[in-house]
Amino acid sequence: MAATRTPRSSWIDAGLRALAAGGPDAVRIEPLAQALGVSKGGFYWHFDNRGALLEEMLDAWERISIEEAIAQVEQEGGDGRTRLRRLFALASARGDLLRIDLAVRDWARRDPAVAARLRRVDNRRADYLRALFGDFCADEGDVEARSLLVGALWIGNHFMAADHGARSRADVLELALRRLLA
Amino acid sequence: MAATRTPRSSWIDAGLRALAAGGPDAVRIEPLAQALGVSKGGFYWHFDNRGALLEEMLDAWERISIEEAIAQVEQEGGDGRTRLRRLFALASARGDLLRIDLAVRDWARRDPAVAARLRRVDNRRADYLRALFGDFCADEGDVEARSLLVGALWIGNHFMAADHGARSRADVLELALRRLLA
DNA sequence: CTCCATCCATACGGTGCCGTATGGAATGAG
DNA sequence: CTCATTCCATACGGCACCGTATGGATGGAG
Repeated sequence: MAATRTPRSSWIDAGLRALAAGGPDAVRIEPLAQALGVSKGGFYWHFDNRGALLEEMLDAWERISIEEAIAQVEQEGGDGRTRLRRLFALASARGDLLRIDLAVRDWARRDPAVAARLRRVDNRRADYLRALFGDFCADEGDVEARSLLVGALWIGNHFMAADHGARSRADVLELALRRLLA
Repeated sequence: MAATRTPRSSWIDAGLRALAAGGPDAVRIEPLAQALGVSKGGFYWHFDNRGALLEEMLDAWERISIEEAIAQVEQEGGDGRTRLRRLFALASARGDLLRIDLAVRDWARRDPAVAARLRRVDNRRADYLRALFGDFCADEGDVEARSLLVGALWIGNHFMAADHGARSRADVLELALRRLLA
C-alpha cells in the first residue's frame, strides 16, 4: 500500500459538484482533472471510463441519501409533527445535497437506470414520511396524500419561480406546510 | 419572396423536441439538421449561432405557455373548483409541452436569463391560480398556500419516483388534489 | 536503501460539434 | 423566360473532450 494522493473519492466528489452545477453533461473528465489540479492521467487508473465515474457518483449519492434519512430517524425525538418540521428544514439546509438531489431527479427523467435508483431512495423517504404522518393521521389515504404533497412541495418549490406579492417564498412555504400538518 | 423549404419554425420545433428529450445540452445543430433531413448549411442562414436558436426556442415556449394559460381561461366555464380540475388535467395531458416545461425548469436553475423567463410564465400561471382559488377561498394566505401547493404538486409529481403500495400514482394524486380543493 | 504498488504528466489519435466560406439548387416575381 | 431571393450541400479549420500508451515520480514495506 502506497500513498493516495488523489483518491477515488476526490474524483467522485468533484463529479458530484459538477453534477450539481451543470447536470450530468457537465461531468467531463478533463475539466474535473483541472479543477483537482492534476491531469486526467490518474483518472483512468481509478476508473475504466466516464460511465464508471457516473455509476460511482450515483452509488455515493444513493448511500448518502439513505444515511441522511436514517440520521433523521435517529435524531432526538418529538412527535410526528415536530419531526416533520425538522425533516423539512434539514432537507433544505444542506444546499449542496439538495442541488445534487435536484440534478439526479432531472437526470432520472431521461435515464431508466437513474430512475431505478431514484425510486429506491424515494421509497425509503416515503416510508419515513408515512411513519411520521401516521403518528397523527388516522386515514391511510390521507397519510398517502399528505406524504406526496410534502414531497412535491419540497421538490417543486425549487422548480417554480413565481413571486407572492408582499409575502416571501419562505412565508408561503410556511403557510403551505402548516396546512399539511394540520 | 421565394419558397421556404425548412423555415425557422422547423428548427425551433426540432430544438424544442431535443430540449424535451435531453435538456439544453442536447440541442446541437448537426444532429438537429440530420433529424430534419438536411445539412446544417441552412441553419446558419436562419440563425446567427446556436445561442440564437436557444433564445428563439425560449421565446416560443414562453409564448405558447402564456397562450395556453389564456386558452384555459377562455374555456367553457364552471366554478373555480371544476376549472382547477380541468386545468390540472389539461396540464398533464399535453405530454410534449409538459416535457419541455420540465426541461426549462431545470435549465432555469443554472441560467439566470432562463430563470427570468420562467418567472414571467410562473407569475402568469400563479395569477390564474389565485383567481380560481379566490373563487371559493376567503383567506388570502390560504389562497397563496394552495396555489403554491397545486403548482408544486403538478411539477413535483414528475420528479418523484416513490411507489404507493396498492394505490397507483394517479389515485394518490387524486386524493391530494381533493385535499387542496376542499 | 531497495523495490513495488500507486498515482501522475505528457503525448497521441479519434470523434463530434461549432461556425465560416463558397458554390449551387430551388422557387416565386416580373 | 429571366432573375433575384431563399435555402441547401460540401468542405474546411478549430476546439473540446474521450480513451490509450508510455514513461516517469512518489512513498511506504521490507
